[in-house]
Amino acid sequence: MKSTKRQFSVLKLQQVAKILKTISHPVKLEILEVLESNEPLDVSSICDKIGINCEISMMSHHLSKMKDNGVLVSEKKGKQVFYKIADRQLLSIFDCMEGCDLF
Amino acid sequence: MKSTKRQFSVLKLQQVAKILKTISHPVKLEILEVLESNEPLDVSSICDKIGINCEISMMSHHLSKMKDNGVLVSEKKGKQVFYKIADRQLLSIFDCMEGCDLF
DNA sequence: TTAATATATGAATATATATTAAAATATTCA
DNA sequence: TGAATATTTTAATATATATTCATATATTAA
Repeated sequence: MKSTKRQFSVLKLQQVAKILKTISHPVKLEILEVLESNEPLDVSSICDKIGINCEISMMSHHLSKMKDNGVLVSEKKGKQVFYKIADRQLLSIFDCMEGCDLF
Repeated sequence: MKSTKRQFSVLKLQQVAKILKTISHPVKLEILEVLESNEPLDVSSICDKIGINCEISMMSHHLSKMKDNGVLVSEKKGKQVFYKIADRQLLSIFDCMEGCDLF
């Protein structure tokens, strides 16, 4: 039996596209990966754990965008700002990509 | 028991980011959705089935990019070019997005 | 109040992407 | 061969994104 046809509305497709676009960047994916096993985490710590040379300002830009677009949430504690993943269900996208033969 | 930590290499993260970036657009997602239940399909038919006003030239641009980046494959038959999804496992990304509360 | 720390913001630049229109190519058919 | 059709390519433009640097803000501690 064939699975029933998907029917995302145009609005839904726009929303999905926006979320995917928001994370379609190596650093942003790595932020998710780091947070997956360490959240919540402050900006400097995220920067330290990222596997590339990381400027705090660049990290802040990435985090802001991910927060603005609903992928992350943050909470301020003293001088630090702690970020975590808004909906960990999003992480299943990694499983999805692991299963793909596109690489 | 905690699931073991993910460890994508920087290269893998770049590859995943590239695939995600390639489909992070409402029209491109809709192309996948249309092909999911109708592949292989020629360019004009895809254009017809897309829920927006679609210029054939725009569609060709989208399809070329998706093909160049490994998301679609194509086969020429006479005057027409038929496209299909390179790895249908990628479609599970829709399930993943359906399950998210980010919208 | 001042200094130190953590983070955010804004501006400048470079690069990538999307859209449209016009022209080019390839295939089939009369 | 020449017209009709399907698709691609190129160029032009507009818009979005990433990166870096300099500066600003907020919090804490001396």
